[in-house]
Amino acid sequence: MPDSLRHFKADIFQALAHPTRIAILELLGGGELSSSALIDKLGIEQSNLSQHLAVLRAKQLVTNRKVGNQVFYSVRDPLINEVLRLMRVYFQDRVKDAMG
Amino acid sequence: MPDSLRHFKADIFQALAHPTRIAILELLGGGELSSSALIDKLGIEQSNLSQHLAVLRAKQLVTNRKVGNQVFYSVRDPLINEVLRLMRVYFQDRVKDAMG
DNA sequence: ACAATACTTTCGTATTTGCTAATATACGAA
DNA sequence: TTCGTATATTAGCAAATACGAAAGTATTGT
Repeated sequence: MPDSLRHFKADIFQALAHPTRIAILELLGGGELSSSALIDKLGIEQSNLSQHLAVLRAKQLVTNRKVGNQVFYSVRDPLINEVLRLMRVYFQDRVKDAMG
Repeated sequence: MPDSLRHFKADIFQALAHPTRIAILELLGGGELSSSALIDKLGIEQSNLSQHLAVLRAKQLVTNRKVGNQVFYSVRDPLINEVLRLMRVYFQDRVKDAMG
């Protein structure tokens, strides 16, 4: 396994390593949404959302499409949602373990 | 999806978000290894490895077992290796895309 | 042209992370 | 108990991240 690939993976995980960005990707899992729709659902500052979207864009996890003066975001590769789904299963495993 | 769950996921992703820690988990995917074996394979400073292992321990991604004065590490839940495998597929998808 | 709306980027700052070097702890051998 | 090996922790510092506030860029409506 080349180091460059590990760097690539680490960068993706880094992009996923924030509750707000996870929330964004999960919301987009249901279909594309505009920035303003995301703001409404997440209840965070607009510039904050925009910064998180910039991180996701930089790592190519989302694509965006401009319509009028709105920007619609969507998840680029559904595999990312699969990763999030696996993580949910992982969480359930942990909870079960913790309960004995 | 409660915010606490997203925090939990984000913490796990944060732990995965480093090339060295990914390398550790991949190596441990083949079975348990001692710290010194990991140092040999990774070629990094001892204290550096120990710090990365501390991160993985803190997030419960690995378990350790002491034998004499050596410590053997292993991956706690194989689901983590599944996540890494998915990420490899994701990488292949990206490469294909980039090549058109 | 001007104002309003929808975003994005930049700035200042506080917090977190990662590394090396140094120190500490645990264990086995002599 | 003293020595050497294996591992963990701490300290100090540079770099990265995250947030709100402020400034910037498009685009639509009047």
